[in-house]
Amino acid sequence: MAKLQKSIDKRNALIKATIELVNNNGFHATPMSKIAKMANVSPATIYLYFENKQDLVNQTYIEVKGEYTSYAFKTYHENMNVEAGFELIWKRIADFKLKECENAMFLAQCDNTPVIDEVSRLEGIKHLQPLLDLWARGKKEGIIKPISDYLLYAYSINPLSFLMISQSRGAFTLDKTHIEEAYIAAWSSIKVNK
Amino acid sequence: MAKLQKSIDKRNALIKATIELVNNNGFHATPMSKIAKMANVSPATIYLYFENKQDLVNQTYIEVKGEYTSYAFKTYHENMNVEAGFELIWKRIADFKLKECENAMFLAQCDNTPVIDEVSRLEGIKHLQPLLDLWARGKKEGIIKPISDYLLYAYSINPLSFLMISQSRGAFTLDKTHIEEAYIAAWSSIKVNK
DNA sequence: AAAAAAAGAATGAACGTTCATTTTTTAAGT
DNA sequence: ACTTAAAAAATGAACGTTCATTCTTTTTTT
Repeated sequence: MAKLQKSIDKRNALIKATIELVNNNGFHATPMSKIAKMANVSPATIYLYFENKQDLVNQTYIEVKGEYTSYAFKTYHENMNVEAGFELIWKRIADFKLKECENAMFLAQCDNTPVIDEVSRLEGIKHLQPLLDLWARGKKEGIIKPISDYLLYAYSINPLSFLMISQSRGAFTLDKTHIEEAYIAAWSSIKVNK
Repeated sequence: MAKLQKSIDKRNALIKATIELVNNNGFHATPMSKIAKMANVSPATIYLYFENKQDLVNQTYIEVKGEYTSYAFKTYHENMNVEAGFELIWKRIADFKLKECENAMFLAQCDNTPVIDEVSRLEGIKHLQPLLDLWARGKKEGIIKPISDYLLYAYSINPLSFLMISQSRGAFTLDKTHIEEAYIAAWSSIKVNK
């Protein structure tokens, strides 16, 4: 138990270091030696926990993506009505991107570049199912536009990534008001106009 | 003249190779030797045209960004009304992302990762001014929501990048219908609801 | 004392960049 | 037009460094 516990700590430290360094420098400009140093571990030790560098970043991605989606759907129930459910999920996602900025930035970088295995990417997408189900319900009820989920995602969810990246560059600040305005924009882009 | 012409050809070949290789592998996984090979040039020759690898990618970015914005605003005139002007610019941008997919993918990758100098990035943003001016006019006329340009961009323009990336992964196909639906979503997210 | 975990040093490959040399271009003199 | 020599452009090989990964030894745990 103690052994296992210690191992998990090291693993977590490695994943945390990977996120921070990849965020600041990108995957390929992040040497294993630096990851090891930041995690207070020998480079060789990394290979006790991960197969190689690619495996380290894949596993980090899957882990962070899991945290992201479980945070997003934590307070959602399938019996909520469509509009309320969407608002809830949307605001949880926005919350995550503000509070867990490091994690969210890491995901954004992985989702926009060819650093992640296609397999790991698909693994990460799976967990979005509740949102897709909600949209399906919304379409059936005539509340949400009958268009591709990719379009719905592109207009209602993805913009948050852009805003987060802009914020992290210091270009502008996402405050409460902006979040509210963003939500209205998101909803009005996917709802059916009566 | 002949000399200069030849030089420009080589430079163009290098920039083209950079775009293609960076698209497929990312900046740091693209060795200068491969760029040289693809451009049918010796590695050493690259350094006659560019200071170093960073300079090569910065200049490529600025060049492609220039092509992008000049395409976007080609048919736009400042005396158009706001809604028509926006639709025109939006559709030109969509067009560019479909037809000049390689170029657009390159920009998307640069805009979402820390591979580009901050200076070069700012240089690239400058050219978007006509769109910002149009939005300012739209806000004054009460046609466009009085919210931050970052929000307007995030909801009306940026989603196209996401859709393009999805398409390039083979996840889905952006056809004429999708483009029309996307335009409606874009416009409804930023227009003032009467 | 055996087994597991961790460490640091070592290894070999790959990379960005430069160097010494060759090839091509330019242009002046005949 | 032709020759030729200087200048410019281009090259392939080489250099020094960095990096991912492995090997051998040491430390810790059982």
